[in-house]
Amino acid sequence: MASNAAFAEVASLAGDPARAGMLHALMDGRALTATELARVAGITPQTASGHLARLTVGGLVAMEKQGRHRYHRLASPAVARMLESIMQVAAATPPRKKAFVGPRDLALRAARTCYDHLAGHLGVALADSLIANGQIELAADAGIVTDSGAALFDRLGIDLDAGSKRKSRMLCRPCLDWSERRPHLAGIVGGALCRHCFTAGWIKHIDGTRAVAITAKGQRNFGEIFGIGSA
Amino acid sequence: MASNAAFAEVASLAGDPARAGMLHALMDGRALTATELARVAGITPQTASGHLARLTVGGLVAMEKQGRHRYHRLASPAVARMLESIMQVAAATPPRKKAFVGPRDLALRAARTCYDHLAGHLGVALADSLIANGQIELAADAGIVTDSGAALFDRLGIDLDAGSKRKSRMLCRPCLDWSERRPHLAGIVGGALCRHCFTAGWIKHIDGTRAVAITAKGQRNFGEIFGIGSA
DNA sequence: CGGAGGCTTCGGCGAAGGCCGAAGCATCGC
DNA sequence: GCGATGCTTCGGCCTTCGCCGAAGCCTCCG
Repeated sequence: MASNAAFAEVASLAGDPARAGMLHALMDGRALTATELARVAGITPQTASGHLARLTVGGLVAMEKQGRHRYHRLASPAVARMLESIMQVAAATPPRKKAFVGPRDLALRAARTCYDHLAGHLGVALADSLIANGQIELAADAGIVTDSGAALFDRLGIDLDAGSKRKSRMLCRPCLDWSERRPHLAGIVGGALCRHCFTAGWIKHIDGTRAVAITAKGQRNFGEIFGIGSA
Repeated sequence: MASNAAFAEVASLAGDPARAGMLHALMDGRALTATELARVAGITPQTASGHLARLTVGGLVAMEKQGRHRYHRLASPAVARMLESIMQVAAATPPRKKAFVGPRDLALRAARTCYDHLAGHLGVALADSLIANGQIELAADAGIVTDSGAALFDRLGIDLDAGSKRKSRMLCRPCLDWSERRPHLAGIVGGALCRHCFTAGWIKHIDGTRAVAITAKGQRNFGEIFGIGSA
C-alpha cells in the first residue's frame, strides 16, 4: 500500500523519546527555539537540530526564522490532535513501572494547556461543571453546547461563532485527559474558553511551561461561575 | 516527564513499516491471525509473531486464542482513532514521491471500512448527501444529527440510541478521509450507518480486505435515499 | 497416538539511526 | 571588523532493532 510508508514515517517521527519530548513541549501551541527544545528533551542543540529538521520535512513541525532565532511550532491543529490521541492510548496502557511523580509533574496534573485548551484537574473540573449544569453534553466522540451553555458563554463575552461559520448549534469536542483519565473540553469551545481564562487574568503560565497557575481572581471566578473549589 | 516514555513507546510501535501494515489491516475492526497479518505486512510469520507480541504488551492490540488460532484485533476504539489521526497527518504531508496507485489501491479509494464506519469515495458521498439535506451538521471537530436526520435514520430502522445513553441530540464525529481529503462520517452514527449498509446487503467486503463493493441493491438504495449516482 | 498445521522462541547477522565533539555559517551588537 | 550567540553540518562511535533460519510448543484431527 502506498500510503503505508507515509504513515510509518509520521509515527516513527513521533516515536523517538527525544522528539516526543519536543513535540510534547510544543503542544501548548507556542513556538520555541531549537535550544529551548534541546533543553526540555535533554539533548545537545546539534542533536535537536537534526531532529527538528526531520520533523519539519515530515510535516509535523513548521519553522520560521526571525533574525538569528528559529521558532518551531506544530505544523497544524491536526498534528496536535494526533499527539493527543497518542497520549490517550499511552495513558490507557498499563503503567509498566510505578511512574515517579515529581513536583513538575504535579503542577502539570493540576492545570495545563493542551494545545489550545485547558487540561489537567482544572480542565476536567470545568468540563464536569458544564456538564452538571446542562450547559454542554459530551459523548465519547463528540459534544454539543446547549442553549443554556450558549447563554453562559455569551454572558462571559466569549464569542463562539468567531471561527465556526455560524453553525446552528455550537460544536465541541471531548479530549481524554491523560492524567485524570476523564474527558475535558477541547475543540472550538474549549479553545475559546481557554483564551478567555487567559485574557481575563484567571490563569497564567508557570515559567515557560505548559503548566498554568490559577490566580486569585481566577479562584474567585471559577468558584462563582463554575462552583469549583480551591484547587 | 514520566508519561513521555509511554508516549514514545506507543508512537514507535506504530512507526515500524511492518507493524504499520498490520495495524492498517486491523483497522476495519476484524480480528486476524498472525499468519494473515504476516502476509499483508510482507514478512515471515515468526517476525510477525514478535511484532504482535510487542503490540500486545504495548496495549495497541488484543489477542484471544481459539483452538490453535490466535486472533488479533485493535485493543480499543481509542487505538483506531489514534491510527486515523496519524493517517490524517500522513496524508497532509507533501507526497515526497509520486505514489504509485495500483488496482488494489483504487478499490480502497472507492469504498472501504475505517474501523467501524465507511470511508473512501462512498463514505464522503454519504456524508455530503446528509449534510446537503440538512440531516447532519459537521464542523472540523464534531457534528450533530438534526431532527430531520434522526427521522431519516428512524425510517431506515437504524437505532442510534442503542449505545449512546439517550443523549438529547445524537452526536457524531467527522473523520478526515485520507484519500478524498474531505470529511466522512464516523462515531456512533457512522458506525450504525455502516452496520446497516452491511446487514441490508447494500455493500459487502471484497475478498478479505477493507475494501467494499456496492451491490446492485446498494446502488439502488444509495441512489434513491441519498441521491448518489453510480459509483 | 502420531502427524500436520499454527505459532512462538532462540541465535546471529546486518542496517538504521541516535548521540556527541568539532568545525562551519549566519546574525546581532559593539 | 570582531567577538558572541544561535544554529547547522560533518564524522565517527555505538546501541537498537528488524529480519530470517532453525528448532520447539501447543492444538487439532484422523
